Amino acid sequence: MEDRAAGILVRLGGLLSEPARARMLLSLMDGRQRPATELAQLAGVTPQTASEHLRLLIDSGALRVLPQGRHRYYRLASDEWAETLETMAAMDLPNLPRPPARGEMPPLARARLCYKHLAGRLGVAWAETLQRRDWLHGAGLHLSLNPKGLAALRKHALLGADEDPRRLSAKPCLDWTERRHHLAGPLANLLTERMLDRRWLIRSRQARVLLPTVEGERGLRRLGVEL
Amino acid sequence: MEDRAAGILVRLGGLLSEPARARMLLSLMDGRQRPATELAQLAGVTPQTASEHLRLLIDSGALRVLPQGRHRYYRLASDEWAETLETMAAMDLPNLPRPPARGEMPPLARARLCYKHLAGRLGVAWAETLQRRDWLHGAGLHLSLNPKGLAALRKHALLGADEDPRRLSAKPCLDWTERRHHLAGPLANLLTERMLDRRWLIRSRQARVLLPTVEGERGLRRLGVEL
DNA sequence: CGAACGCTTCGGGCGCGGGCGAAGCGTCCG
DNA sequence: CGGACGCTTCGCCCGCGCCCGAAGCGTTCG
Repeated sequence: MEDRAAGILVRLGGLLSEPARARMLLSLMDGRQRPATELAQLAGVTPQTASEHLRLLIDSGALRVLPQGRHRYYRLASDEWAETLETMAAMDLPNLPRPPARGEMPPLARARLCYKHLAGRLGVAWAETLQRRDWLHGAGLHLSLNPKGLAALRKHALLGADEDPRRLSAKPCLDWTERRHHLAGPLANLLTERMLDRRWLIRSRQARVLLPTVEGERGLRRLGVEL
Repeated sequence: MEDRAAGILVRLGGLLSEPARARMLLSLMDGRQRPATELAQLAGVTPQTASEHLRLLIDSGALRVLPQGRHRYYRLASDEWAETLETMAAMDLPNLPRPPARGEMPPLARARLCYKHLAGRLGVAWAETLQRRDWLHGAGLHLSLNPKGLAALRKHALLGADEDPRRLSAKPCLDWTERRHHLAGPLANLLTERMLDRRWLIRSRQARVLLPTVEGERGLRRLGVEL
């Protein structure tokens, strides 16, 4: 039983202990899919080497692959992987390059995608707004939208009138840069998708990074999100 | 910025990718402290080798050491490490020895310590009871006891009249065996300590494992915990 | 005070795993 | 149909890190 736990830690650790693999996984944390060559370049290794790493990641269940013509597109396998990676990255180990990088906050820390949901300072602020305004049901672990929250989000057109996301669950996910929780799970994914659809947020060219539009800032402020 | 994240993943992964180190860390997940030789034997390596591993774990901030006479006692450095390890162990990787071990549930999965708080099936049931009976304040991420919960736990003598644990925070921690959340944080630590003090639970000889006493089962049932 | 003990440091052996060049395989395009 | 392209497989090299024997250091105890 504990042997099983040790086995998991060893295998999971082995995957991440290689810089090339860690970089590949992180670059896929925006939920996008990328061809093998791009991942190779991004990881700083030749395509042959990358191919080996990718095979290992597939075998371990971390990635899924979608062959399409002469390309093979790789993506993260699940929300679960994204959340575990975020949680691990939130550890603060001694003797690392720079603690928080004082001064101007890098875009990645402002707002980003954690797989399919919102993270970074904005993600944390968003989660705390939902909580503060008492729009969530279920103290603690299995969260969902209560009627009050449902009405509020519909009013601001983040949700359609026909859907009932009280059924969609959310759960806490430790934010890597803020070291506080934001929201993950189907509900968080849906709301993030809506914000992108409505162009409250747009994807930066830089992987994972999200940029709020003027309209988005206005909308979020109206919902009570403080930036 | 993302380099920093990659660095954390690589170093953290490197620590855990070695079976001896993973076993040492897991054996310390009960919050106890153990001398180097015991950890060596437990990890299946000689004392020299263990010493090297322990130095690395100290340097990485995972362990703290307490020299005492000719012994050096090692223990986990923080709650944060325990929670991250539990979260990682909750990943289900393909091709592992046995998925859940069907049939009789091993004691470790029934009730155990996750560092200083209650985990396992009982830990999850306990967390869900507090939630279901609406004894927690703060939907979601930063939890604490509300007046109702405070009164209930005082009535059952899990809390003294003089202390006000509304100030103590709790947060969700992913349970390795149940793959659902139990409660971590100062509040959870305090309540777990009380249960041990009052001999609702006793420590098994086996590391981490907790056993409910007859009195404990009665008390928990009175509080609404379903087993 | 000397021997046993607990633990660490040093030195050297060795295997595993990451690295790339070369080659192989399927796909797309002129 | 042939060549360019995207990717993987094969073969080999090489270095990092795990391992233990031997030795060193501080503590405890008779």
